[in-house]
Amino acid sequence: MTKPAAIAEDAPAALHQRIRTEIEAKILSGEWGPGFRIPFEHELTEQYGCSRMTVSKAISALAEAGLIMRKRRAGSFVARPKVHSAVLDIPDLRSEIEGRGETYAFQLVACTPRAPKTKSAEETELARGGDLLVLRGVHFASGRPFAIEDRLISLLAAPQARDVDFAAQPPGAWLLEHIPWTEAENRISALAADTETAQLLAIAPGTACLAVERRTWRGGEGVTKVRQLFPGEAYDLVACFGPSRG
Amino acid sequence: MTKPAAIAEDAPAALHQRIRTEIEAKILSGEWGPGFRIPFEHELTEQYGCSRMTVSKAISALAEAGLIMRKRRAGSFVARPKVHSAVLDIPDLRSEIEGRGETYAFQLVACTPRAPKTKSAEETELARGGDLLVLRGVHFASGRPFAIEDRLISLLAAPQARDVDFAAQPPGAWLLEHIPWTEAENRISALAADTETAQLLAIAPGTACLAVERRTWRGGEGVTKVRQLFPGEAYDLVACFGPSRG
DNA sequence: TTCCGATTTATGTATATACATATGTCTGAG
DNA sequence: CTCAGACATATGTATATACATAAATCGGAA
Repeated sequence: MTKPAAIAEDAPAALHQRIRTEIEAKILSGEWGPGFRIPFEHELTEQYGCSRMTVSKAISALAEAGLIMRKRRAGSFVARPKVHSAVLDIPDLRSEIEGRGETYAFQLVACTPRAPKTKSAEETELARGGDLLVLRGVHFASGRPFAIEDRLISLLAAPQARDVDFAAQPPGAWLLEHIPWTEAENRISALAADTETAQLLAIAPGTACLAVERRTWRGGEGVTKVRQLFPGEAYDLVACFGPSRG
Repeated sequence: MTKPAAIAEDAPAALHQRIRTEIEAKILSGEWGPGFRIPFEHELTEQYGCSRMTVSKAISALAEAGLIMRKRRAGSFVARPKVHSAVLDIPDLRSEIEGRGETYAFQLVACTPRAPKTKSAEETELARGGDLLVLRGVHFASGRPFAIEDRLISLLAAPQARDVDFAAQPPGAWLLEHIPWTEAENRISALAADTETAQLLAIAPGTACLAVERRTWRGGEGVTKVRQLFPGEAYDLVACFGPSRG
């Protein structure tokens, strides 16, 4: 009873922070896609009834966070998601491999849409009532199998995926291009290759493999879940951390 | 010839950015250690001969980046390195394990100072003319071996380490407390356990293990290199990424 | 002594203002 | 038509100012 409760539910007290949050929400929800020119400072100034310094502070913060690109005279634009701004990216395997001077190839093993298995909480959560696209493929580096990829794509989040030829373009690259993620979780573990895996990767059964399981979201809604298996000695994941920005 | 060359070598044009950089340098070099109270805004205002808004902008940026904690009335302080602010941390294993409700123990296997092997470029680079402290230990969760740790510590970067009892306090935790890192590189791979490893971890030889190799620096100078081996199925590394801050 | 409240002080937010700078756009000369 | 240069405009930086807010500190009452 000391004070009236906050007017809005979760409104940050500071105006510049509220502005920042609202713009961020528009970007993360996809409403303002990559390349979209966000309103000019003077427009936001009018909209929020505040000074330019305040909206500038909000937008500048988003720019530092990498969500927005600012250009004098032109305006401020939603940034195209730069994969490399994310730490530990495994960008897509193509550029990874070609960066080493090897040739890259992807072979699609299976690709079928289906309903999520009701038993799998993970699948039903990802599908959110829609269907899933279930994929399996093998990545090759200079002709040698390099990784197995098993992937689920939410057709609710990415309906266009149904009509894409993933034999021509690996799903990871396509997704990055069309449904960039905003949140991701990587889970890394080691396990021994079973017979089927070993056969696809052309290694001995029981060989130690690195398993990378990654789930991504866009504005809180699940987009895809992928599990990549690398023959142990063939691959190192490297992640570097440093202060603020380079 | 259009204009006189920039006065300073790499001075950012903007004053607030120069201030930010200079403070950042003091922190990263260790000159201003964790907990140090940086000068008040009005002092910096005087020092740089600029307005409070300008120094405030610089300090606020560092605060957002997590390098600094600000407290009203008290001042601004160099933040204690929050392990969890770093992505993919493997914080220290103790808190990791105790967080799961298991009991933690560390057993020191070996701990000797010695000169770097001249053959190993990695060791000589880390030592930078000084000696290295070479450690091996095993981490236990609820009495079961959980990870092997092989570590090198630069005694030039951490001379106090020579006199620490690492049987009482695992080196990772001690280092975090006393010589926090500012840059880090993680290298993750999978490999099969050899006989010695298998024995220490109480697993079958050939079991798939997760190997995490991490090197850390403080203001560009090498501090430590550690390699941790986890029995494959027993451990998952998890890393989450999202926009700006949570 | 202990505890509560007033005071002091550093940061937090916001405004109005000014000028600098980069860059689209438009215009006119050739 | 092409290109150079003038112009308009959105962002970038910085100042001076004002008031809000949290918290350390000091002073006095119990």
